[in-house]
Amino acid sequence: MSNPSLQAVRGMNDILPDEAQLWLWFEDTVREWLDSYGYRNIRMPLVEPTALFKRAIGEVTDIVEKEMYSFEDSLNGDHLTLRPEGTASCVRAVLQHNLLYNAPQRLYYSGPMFRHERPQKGRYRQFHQIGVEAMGFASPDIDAEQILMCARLWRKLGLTDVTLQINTLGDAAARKQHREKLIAYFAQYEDLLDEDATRRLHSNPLRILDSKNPQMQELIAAAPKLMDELHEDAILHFEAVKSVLKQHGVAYEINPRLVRGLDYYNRTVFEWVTTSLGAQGTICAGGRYDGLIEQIGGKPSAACGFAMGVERLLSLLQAEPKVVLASPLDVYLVHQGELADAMAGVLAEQLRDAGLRVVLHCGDGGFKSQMKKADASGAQFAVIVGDDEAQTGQATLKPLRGEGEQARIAQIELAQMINKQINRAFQRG
RNA sequence: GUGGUCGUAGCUCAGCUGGUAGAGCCCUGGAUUGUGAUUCCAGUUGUCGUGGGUUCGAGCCCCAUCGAUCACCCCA
Repeated sequence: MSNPSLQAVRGMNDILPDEAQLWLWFEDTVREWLDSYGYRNIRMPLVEPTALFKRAIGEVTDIVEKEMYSFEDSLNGDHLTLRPEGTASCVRAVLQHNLLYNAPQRLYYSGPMFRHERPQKGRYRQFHQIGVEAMGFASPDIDAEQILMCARLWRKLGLTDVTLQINTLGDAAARKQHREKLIAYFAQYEDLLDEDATRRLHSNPLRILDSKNPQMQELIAAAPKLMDELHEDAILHFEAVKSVLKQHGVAYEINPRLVRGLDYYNRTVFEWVTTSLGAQGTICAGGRYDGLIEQIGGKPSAACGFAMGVERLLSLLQAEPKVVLASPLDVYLVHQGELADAMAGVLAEQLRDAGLRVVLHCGDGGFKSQMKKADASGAQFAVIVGDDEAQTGQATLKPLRGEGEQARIAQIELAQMINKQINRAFQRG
């Protein structure tokens, strides 16, 4: 590090070309998958009014209380925040432009999110999510569709160590009632609570149920159950989601303690979890947020969505060496000699006109070192133009992968010949 | 935000109870001055994360700081 003071901000990473190749492949795969379900792309700004997140995510959540990159615009005093998640922005955009005026919307977005957390594997201050939102849909078929489409993506990506957990949070009224009962219950046994539980009692009592402290288990087991507060229609909704999952053979585990850390969720919540990423095992999570649209100022409208953590998914992918990325290059053009040098640039353009991906050797270097670079480039072929070829309008075509001899070919036939051989290699698989 | 471990060449790492640094890979050149991936030969590469302190002397010990990593917390 030549200048240690000019480093990337902590928790914000450079994605270098070798890794970016995997990102591109992943993004292509995801786009195809979203297309196949009719979800359409939407792009929102990275910066939003701070009030948006306070209202959507909840004032007393960890995200809003201590993880947001918030600042005052020094030019006009606006209170702004780098988005910590995408749903709030997406809802804001949909309302601002009246997209729900006469049709529900299936939308997706992707990009960086920002949370000021202590970085560790699978948790960064700038991280990337792919968010999928269905707005204006009230019935349980859309919840099920979103879970099913996740399952398809995992198959497409070749991921195996991923399991589904689901739960229902009921409606806002039921949640509120449950929360109050929970606080009353735990408050009754205040002297039995450990430090964590005491701290959470009024801030996030649901989280007490997650405690791993063995001494708390008895108390937790007897705590009021959310299920007892649920209205019949919420139960039916959940049953409907489960029955579609069964119909499609998607295995799930009901986790009554599955609680999303954002206030806007209600009814169905789900989480896809892996055991191979240590503590950051959640690679995808979401659920229904029927109240949010109204809360942000729209007409009441039901919705359901989820988000995937791109970094987490990619580190899962890297753990399984199944992904073989195609060579990004067809031709490395080697040339030497005054006439050949002048000719090579023209030839490279001709090859590109024919749809080939070509790197023209630039700078010095003998044939030997140019050939080394050709090999290292990953190109399928080296095209060599020296004085001999230049004088006869020819070029030498040399396959760099697999079998095949080099041959001299007229330059005008070169592109066609290469395309033919690439197609043949492709057909062989 | 709390705690544990760790920072040595571009990468992966070695470096003994303190005596001013090494290997492999990579890269460059050569082994018939027009041919890569194998082999052989030669060569380059470092403010030992940063800043202080202890010492005759610090990569090694102490403090601080930055960063990485693991866990807690939280979450994608």
